[in-house]
Amino acid sequence: MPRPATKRPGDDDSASSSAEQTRKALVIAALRLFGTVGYDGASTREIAAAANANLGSIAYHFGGKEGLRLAVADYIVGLMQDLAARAAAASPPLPPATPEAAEAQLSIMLERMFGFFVASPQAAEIVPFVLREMSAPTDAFERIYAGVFEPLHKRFCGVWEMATGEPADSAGTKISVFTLIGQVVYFRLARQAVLRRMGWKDIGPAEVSAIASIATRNLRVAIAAHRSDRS
Amino acid sequence: MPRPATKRPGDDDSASSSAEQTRKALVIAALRLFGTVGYDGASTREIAAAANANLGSIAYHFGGKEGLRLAVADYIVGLMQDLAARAAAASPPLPPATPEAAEAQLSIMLERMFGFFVASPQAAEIVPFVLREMSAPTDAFERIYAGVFEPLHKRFCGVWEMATGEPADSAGTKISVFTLIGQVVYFRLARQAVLRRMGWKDIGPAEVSAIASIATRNLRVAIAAHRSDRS
DNA sequence: GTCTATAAACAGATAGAC
DNA sequence: GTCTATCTGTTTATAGAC
Repeated sequence: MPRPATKRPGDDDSASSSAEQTRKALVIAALRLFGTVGYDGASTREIAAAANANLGSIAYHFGGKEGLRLAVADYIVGLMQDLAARAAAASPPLPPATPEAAEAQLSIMLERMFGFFVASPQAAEIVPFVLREMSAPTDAFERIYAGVFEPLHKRFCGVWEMATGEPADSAGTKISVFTLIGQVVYFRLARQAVLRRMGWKDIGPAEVSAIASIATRNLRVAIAAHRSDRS
Repeated sequence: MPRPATKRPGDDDSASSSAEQTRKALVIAALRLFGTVGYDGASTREIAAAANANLGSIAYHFGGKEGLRLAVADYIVGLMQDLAARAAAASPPLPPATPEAAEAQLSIMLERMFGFFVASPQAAEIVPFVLREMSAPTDAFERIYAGVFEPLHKRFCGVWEMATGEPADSAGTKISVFTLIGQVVYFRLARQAVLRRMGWKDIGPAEVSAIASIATRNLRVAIAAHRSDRS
């Protein structure tokens, strides 16, 4: 009997059954291939081979290729939520009290986003997958939007309000946060163009740092401008 | 005998031969389908049907599906160059003399980019196509990079230098321009998420105007910050 | 649960009539 | 140049042995 539906990613690394290992390997291999060559570009045979699993196991565990897509979406949601929880544990969990503290926290959040979305190899698979799902909204997109996108955006908006005084649910705040996130994601998506134009061989820590310092500077002056508008 | 390779888009609308019409219809249909469902997701049969053409005509005119991909890339390059030429004809062709004029021109360029990339239906096909080509650099990407991406980016960098005094070929300038372009492109790519989060039904002129006003304001303060750094 | 074999549909490319 | 028919390989899904 095929398994229900949802499964958290990093729960049982050691004591997992062989079936769970197979299942997880398939999801990870699928994410990698979906991210690089796209859903249609990846065949179930390639995925099974990359996961060192059998072709039939996809049908068994996920019902078919479409079920695998949903499992990948759930995997991404779990992954990002783990990441968010770890980030929350590292920095002050409660909303910062002063605008200055909020501004500093926004900078940190922005830098972390660059670190993950641009530098992390995982993001090279996740970001293209998510954005492809977005262009033709499927059930997979619904889950990612509700599980990752909206919470992240809302969190940014909340800190933005603390920093600028602009209400978190105002159109202006939401748009400002979109421009913030858009910058970051773009450096992942247009990576090839960036590399060539910058004359870089790779976007490593040094390059990310150069990018992030400019972005955080822009963020700082943008906050100042928004803040002065309301004083 | 199959045709050479390159063909400009809007050259001969009236006096074009039937063959040219077929060829153009195929390219346009292919762009639409490649943009929406991806290269692998679009079958040659679908493309031919959408173009009201025959399946065999793809092989005849382009040698195969891969040739059609290149033709689409060339079509995009021609389209964007036409657009750039028209924009250049409308505004002062020569570099602006004062920093203030340069700043104003940057704002106009940014607004035009929002108008095209976010509001234009054509961009809904072009942007996803280009970004997909970018993730696995093919010959199609080479042509688009050289024909569209680099010229556009260089032009922005040149005006940026006029506005801020920061050298056009400096890393900082290039990165700043990337953040500028990235914002714009993101609103196209993440359109579904933006719509839902904003509670919008569509991103029309009013919404684009709201977005652009925030982006240009951010641009203005960013320029001011860069400029003061150098004084 | 895992694996193999196979079915049924579909892909892109091609040959040849018109 | 256009169009039809067909070839060849590949796709996903499935049935059934182990």
